[in-house]
Amino acid sequence: MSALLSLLREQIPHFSPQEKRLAEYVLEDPEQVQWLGITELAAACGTSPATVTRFCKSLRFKGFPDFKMRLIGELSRPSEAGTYQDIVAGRPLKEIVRAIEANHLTSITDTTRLLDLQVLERAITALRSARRIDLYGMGTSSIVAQDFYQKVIRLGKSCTAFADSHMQITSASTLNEGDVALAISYSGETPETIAALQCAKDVGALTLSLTRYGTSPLPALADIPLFTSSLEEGVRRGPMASRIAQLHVIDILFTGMVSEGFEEYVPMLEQSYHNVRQYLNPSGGVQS
Amino acid sequence: MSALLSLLREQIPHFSPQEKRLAEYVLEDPEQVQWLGITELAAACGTSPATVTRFCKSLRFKGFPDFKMRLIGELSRPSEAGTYQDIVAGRPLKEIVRAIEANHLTSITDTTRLLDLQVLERAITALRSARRIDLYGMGTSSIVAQDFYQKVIRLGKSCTAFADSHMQITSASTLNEGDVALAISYSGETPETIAALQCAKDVGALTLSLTRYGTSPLPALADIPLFTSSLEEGVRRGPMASRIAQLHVIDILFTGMVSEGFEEYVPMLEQSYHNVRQYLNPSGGVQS
DNA sequence: AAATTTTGAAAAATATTTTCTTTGTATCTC
DNA sequence: GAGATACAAAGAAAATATTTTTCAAAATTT
Repeated sequence: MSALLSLLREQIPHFSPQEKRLAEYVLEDPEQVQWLGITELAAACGTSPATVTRFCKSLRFKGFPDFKMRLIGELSRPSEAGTYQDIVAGRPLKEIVRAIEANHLTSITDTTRLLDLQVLERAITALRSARRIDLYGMGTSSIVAQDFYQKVIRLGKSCTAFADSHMQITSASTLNEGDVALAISYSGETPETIAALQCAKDVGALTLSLTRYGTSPLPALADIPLFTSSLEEGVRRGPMASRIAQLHVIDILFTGMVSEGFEEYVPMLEQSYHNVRQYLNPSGGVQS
Repeated sequence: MSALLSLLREQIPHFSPQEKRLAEYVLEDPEQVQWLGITELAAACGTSPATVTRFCKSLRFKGFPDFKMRLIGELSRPSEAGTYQDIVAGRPLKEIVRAIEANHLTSITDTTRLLDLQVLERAITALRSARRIDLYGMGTSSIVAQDFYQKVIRLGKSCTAFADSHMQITSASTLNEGDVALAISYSGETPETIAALQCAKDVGALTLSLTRYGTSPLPALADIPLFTSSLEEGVRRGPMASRIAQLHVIDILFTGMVSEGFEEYVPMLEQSYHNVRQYLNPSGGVQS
């Protein structure tokens, strides 16, 4: 099942009656939709065009044509690749390897396709010009925050990435205008992370979020919402593909920052790299 | 090259001057077209909307929207993993995104190809039957260790993943036979990580390593050496693809462990997932 | 009962296609 | 070879189709 259709199915419980009918109609026969205009689709679902546009917008598409475009994009893909594989009991190792590879590859390509370059550009500029960057995230998202932290620090930029949710809020409350807070959460619903970002917003910091695609509290709170693809993965069994997708976005943000400020940043990166080994191991060569 | 783009290129000789400009523009940057309306595309090619519709019709499409739809359909095939791309100064964001995507995809496919299923199987069995698991790694590899730690803990298995190299050795020295130590380092040459694994080996623990493919001190020390693909990446500027590859292997190890011990482990995973939200947020629903 | 959300009808805005006209080129006639 | 005719190419603008927004009514919740 494609990422978009999974999203649709997942979100059904959150939809209003008419939106639910739309989602069900699309899930029933997605191929069909590409031949329909907004008016025809509305008629087929016994609703109005207005509802269809709103439906598309609520899914964060630019409008009905954008929705249709993405849907076609996903449908016209060969079925095997790009389909999330669940991992179940006692399968041969070879199959597990293949399934995980497929999931990670799908996660990366889907996430890339979802990226909005304009929004990304804004995020990069914001991060680059931030006086200080705060990172929030719990569990696996905390790992991703740590990763970004390690990168940003090497640029000589103030940054925090506390694992402790109390410390995250404590840190958030010391932000000012000109500072940036980035909250990471796959679901976009982690209460601790929302609290920290809300606090950052209240004290006047610019807020960014990195969540799965769709509507959830975190992106609603963010000035600049960023998204990863929303896979139907067994989150309970460990969010693996989603974490890869988050790191993918992090890498793009970081590389974007470095690329924009190349002259300034690259010497710092090289320097930090050399200093680690030089100070730790004055005699030996350079390692990592 | 997709069928539509090939068609376009083939037909160029038969096109009128303005049509040729259109075809060349589309061939130049097909991705771009999806964001343009007929008027914008016409303007971009210095021609009129009327010419664009005629152009589409002459290619036997129903009109411009139909043309765009087919084009998008063909373009959204999964991106291909290719060769490693270096990321340099001031390149447009779009190219950065494409380069990072390519690197991550390559990293995953190459690493998968390098995996030796027999060795992997041994590693999984060792980890599963380990009384305790110690993880070592510095810098980015420490992040990967943390990630594995978070996963293993949920299986109810003893595990440590200290970031501090002194603590890693301290922990290593308390291992016994029947315990497993996994050392992670992209280069395989990080002195602190080598030291910790050496200590673990000396006290009788089974030693595993996860490094880039090739010969280096760490895999030489390991009873079971695991490898990621070895990319020519600017490690100084941040090991991004290599960390993705490491996580990829970690995911395979973890999933392998869970799959082998499905009956035992899955209830624990489910339980830990539910408990997090149940105890933190007794009233509300389940989130992550 | 008041406030909020959901919804559709209709108006407005936007996008695409068609019509009509101009322009330039090739072909024909004397 | 000059001029007339035919025809293809291309754009301006009108016509059409499509999508989005606005606004008011209905349903739902507080």
